[in-house]
Order: sequence, then C-alpha cells, then structure tokens
Amino acid sequence: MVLLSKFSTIVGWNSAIRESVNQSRPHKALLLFFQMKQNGLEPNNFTFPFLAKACAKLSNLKFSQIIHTNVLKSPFRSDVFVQTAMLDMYVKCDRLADAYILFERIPMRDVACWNVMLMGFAQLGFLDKVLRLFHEMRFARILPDTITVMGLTQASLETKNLALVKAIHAFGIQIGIDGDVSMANTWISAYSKCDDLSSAMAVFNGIEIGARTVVSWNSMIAGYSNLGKFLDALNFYKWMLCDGYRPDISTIVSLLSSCIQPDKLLQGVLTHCHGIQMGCDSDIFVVNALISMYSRCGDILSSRFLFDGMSNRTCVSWTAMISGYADKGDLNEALRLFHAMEAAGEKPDLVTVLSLASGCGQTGALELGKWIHNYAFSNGLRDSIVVCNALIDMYAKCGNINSARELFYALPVRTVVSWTTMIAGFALNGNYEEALDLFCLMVDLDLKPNHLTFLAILQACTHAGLLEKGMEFFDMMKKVYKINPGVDHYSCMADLLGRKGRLEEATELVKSMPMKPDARIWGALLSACKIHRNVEIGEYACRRLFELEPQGAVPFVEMANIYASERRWDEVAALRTAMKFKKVKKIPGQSLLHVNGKPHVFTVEDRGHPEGLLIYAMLDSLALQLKEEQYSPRSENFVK
DNA sequence: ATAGGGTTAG
Repeated sequence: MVLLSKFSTIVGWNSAIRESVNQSRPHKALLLFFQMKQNGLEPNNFTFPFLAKACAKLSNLKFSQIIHTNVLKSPFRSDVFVQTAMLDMYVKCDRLADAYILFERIPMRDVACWNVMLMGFAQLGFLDKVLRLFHEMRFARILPDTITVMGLTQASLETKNLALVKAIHAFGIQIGIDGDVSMANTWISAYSKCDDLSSAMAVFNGIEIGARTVVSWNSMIAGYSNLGKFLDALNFYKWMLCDGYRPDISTIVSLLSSCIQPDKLLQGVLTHCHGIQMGCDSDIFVVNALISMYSRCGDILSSRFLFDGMSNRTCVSWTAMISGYADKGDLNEALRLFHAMEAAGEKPDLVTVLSLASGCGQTGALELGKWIHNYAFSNGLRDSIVVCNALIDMYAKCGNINSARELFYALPVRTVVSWTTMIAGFALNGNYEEALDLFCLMVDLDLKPNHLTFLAILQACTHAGLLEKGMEFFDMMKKVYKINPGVDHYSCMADLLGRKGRLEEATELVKSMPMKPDARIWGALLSACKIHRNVEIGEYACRRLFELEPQGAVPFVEMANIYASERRWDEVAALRTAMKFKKVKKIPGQSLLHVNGKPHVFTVEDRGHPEGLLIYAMLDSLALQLKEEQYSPRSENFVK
C-alpha cells in the first residue's frame, strides 16, 4: 500500500532514485528510472542530476548518452542545473572533449559550470588549460569559490609545484575561503604531496579542533605515509583515535602504504590486524594495498593468499600481484598471471606493462622484454612516453643498447626522464662517449638535467675514469643547476677520486659530506685502497665499514687483500682468525644469465651446471686466445 | 548541479 502511493508521483520516484545514488547503488537508480518511464511518468529537473550522478559513478558512456537524449527531449534541456550535471557526467566518463563542446554552448554559465570543466582538466594534469580557464572565468566576472580553488590546487599538484600551491593558498586566504574545512583538507594534502609537511601541519593546526573531519586526519596520515614515515603516521592515527574519530578505508590504506619497505613487514602485519579489527579488511582498496604491501615486504605468499581469495579482482589487483612477481624476478609466474588476467577479461593497463618491463630489465630477460615491447605497441601504448622510457631502460639493462638507442631517437617527444634513462643506459653499457655527448646535447637544447641525470653522467665518468670531466659536472650540478648532491653523487665522486689514486682527497670529500656516508662509499674507498695499496686509509675505511655492517665479510676480505699485497702476512692471519671468531661468511658472488628464456646462475668455481664441462672448456679456450692476443687478466685476490 | 583523503608504476 505504502509502495503504491510512493510511486504514484514524480516526487516519490525522485526520492527513491536519490536514495539509491546516495547509497552508492547507481545501477538501481538507473533501473528505477526505466521503471518510472514504463509507468508513464516523465523525469523532471530534479531527476536528471541524480541520474547523471549515477552514470558518472558507473563511468558508463552508453547510459550517459541515453540520459542525455532524454534531457534533450525534455523541457529542461536549457536548465543550467541539468546542463551542469550533463557536463559532469561526460567528464566522469572520460569524455572531456564532449563536455567542452556542451560547455561552450551554455549561454548563462555560472560558477558550477566553470568548476566542472576546471576540475576535469585539473584531474588530468593540464595545468596551462586550467589556468587559462581560470582567467577566462575571471574575465567573465564569475567569482571563484572553494571548489574553483580546489581545482587550481589539484592542477598545480600534478607538477609538484610548491610555489604555485603557496600562491593559490595565498589567493584563497585573500578571498576569504580559508576557513572552509574541505579547502583546508585540500591544502593539507597538496603541501604533503609537495613534501612540505610543516606547511601541511600548519594548515591542520589552523583548523578548529571541533571542525576537523576524518579527511583532515587522513590527509595528514597520508602525508607522512607517502614519505615512508610510519611512526609519525601511526602517531597521528593514535591521536585521531584518542579524539574519538573512527578510521575508514582510506586511513587503513594510507597506513599500509607507509609499510612498503622490506624491513616494515611487522608494521604491515599489525596494520592488517588492526584493519581486520576495524572491519575494513574486505574492501577492494584495502585488499589491493595489502597485496602490494606484502609483496614489497618480501612476503609474496601472503599476497598470493589474499589474491587467490578475492571474488572480484580489478586491474589494480592483478597488476599489484604481477609486479610482486616481476620485482622478485619470477617472470614466469608474472607472465602466467598476465595471461590469466587477459583470460579473466580484465584489460592490462599502462602500469601492468611498466611492471613487466621493469621486471625484464632487472633480470635481463631480453626475449620477454621484446615481447612486452611488441604487446605495448600493438595495444595503443606507442604514444605513451612513460612506457617508451621504461622500454628504453629495459633494453639498456638487458645489454641491447642498439634497440634502446633506436627507441630513444624515434621518440616524437622526450622528457627529462627519457634523456636520463638513455644517458644511464649508455653509461651502463660502456658507451661513455655517447653518454657525454648526449648530456652535452641536452644542455645545448636548454633542457634542465635533474639529480638523476647528474648521477648517470657521474657514473659514466667514474667508469671511464674521467676525473676532470667528473669534477666539472659535479661543480656544474651545484653551481649552475643548484642541485644539492645526494649520497649517490658523493659516492660516485669518492669512487672516481679513489680509482685515480687520489685517496686523501676522496677521504676528505667523504668526511665533508653533509649526510652520513653509507656502507657503499666506504666500500668503494676500500677497494680503491686495494688497487693503490694504501694500508692507512684502507684501515680507516675498513673500520667505518665495520661500524655500519658488523656482519659483513667484505671489509675483512678487502683488508686482507691489502695486507697481502704488502706481504704483511701476520695481519692477514689475524683477520682470518677474527672472521672465524665472528662467524662472518662471505657470500659468493653470482652471475645470472638468460639463455633462451631460462635463467642460469653461476658462482665462483661452480661446476654444477648440467653443461658445466662444455662451458669451462669454452672458457679455457677463450683464456688461451686472450693470451695469444697478449692480454693478461688481472687478479688481485690473494685471499679467497 | 560542481569538491576533499586511499590501491598498481615512476
């Protein structure tokens, strides 16, 4: 009886449709709309925006077009509310161009229309387009509101432009919208995405305590999580709980993403437990985050357990699982899942291809890499600069520098990442001259090298032994480009100086570093001392290295080699005893090769390979040939 | 009618 009266008027239908949309059941809303039409009732200006929202949530173009046709046939086709809803619907279905055409045809555009377009462009990262729209909007004397400023903030985020975020923040204060919580939340996340957590904190503290929302807390937690600061994130979470706020899915996902480091498995498991206790462990976002957390922390079996237990996997779930296997070096399983994904009707996207390509680079799987290349290009990813960069990197890491070069020169547009990848690729493959030439060309073209570009060129100089060039670039980086060198840059320079026998300068450089030198730097210095037989500095580096890694065998072995080269046998013997006493073991170096898609692992003096006899016979004959060519391989290892 | 935090990669 109640039902009958409810559905006898348009108002009844509208409220039912509104309810469905608000409960995140867009399909039900659309179904109600079709039933309503069958009952002979026509939608009005209140119905259409709800239907548009349903289509937007589904991101379904077909349904959107049906709704749009109904609008055009209705008397509400020039209602500005309805038109705005149509714009938003097309934007959410990734049809920005269609939306823009509609937008230009609206005679009386109010602030909401402009905001929809602005947001659409902002979320795709078209900063210049957003700024132009904003200027046009001001020219049309439309007053910007909180949503406009949120759009501007989002657009400047894509380029991590902190100065622009600050300018927009100032503008927001100027027009008096800084008291709005949603606005403050946007600024919190904007600042934290630009790595300026003190500004984010200042905005957070500026919100009245009673006015804070779960989103305010989540934004702060996400800010710390993205920088890998688990403890700070967890403290914020604790305060949030103390203040009586209930965490939601985003809170748990953010906390999980701060555990994505090999040594944070325990934190990850505890967060998982807490998520279960809070009842948010079955949400697809949380499960996806868990899969990637477990696999990145090295516990791929837990990832797989969760993955296998999922009832509906999205592209993200598959990709998280695939990249877990690819990073681990298990390309067979990664590929098997990739095919299973296609068979399950889920379309691999750009990220899936990127994960596989980087997996191929890491393991040197050239044949599979070629296949990925072909797959990417025949699936519309030819124009993706990110994919091309990943492929260049993959070819370079697999040692196929010609294919890498070919791809690079064929690119229609190149980003700094493309240049950097290519320079690093040349450096890795011993094409030092090409690396230097490319770097100079880049500078000539007025492109700005970044800290990674400089790292690549310094590595090229180090491996080629070009001391003057290296120093020149190191200076250029600091003085011309105002980039502060990181640990890796110092490491390169110390290595370069050390190889050239300038051990005192190398030591001075390491001591002058503004950050704590890591084990690799002391290791590089130590092996330089080995080449140049410097006991004094060697002992110093050895001690520093021992402080950092008490269980490592490398300092013992290297130092023993230095003593041995000076024929100081007593010290060699003492070191050997110390090694036995400390129970340090040297893990033998390994070499990995892919032959016909199969990995082959070799260690020193390893005769275990099925074709070992043949391989070593081949090596012996190579050694003979080298001798005939008057090349004598050097071996400085007196101690094995 | 328009909006804020969260998953995969770099």
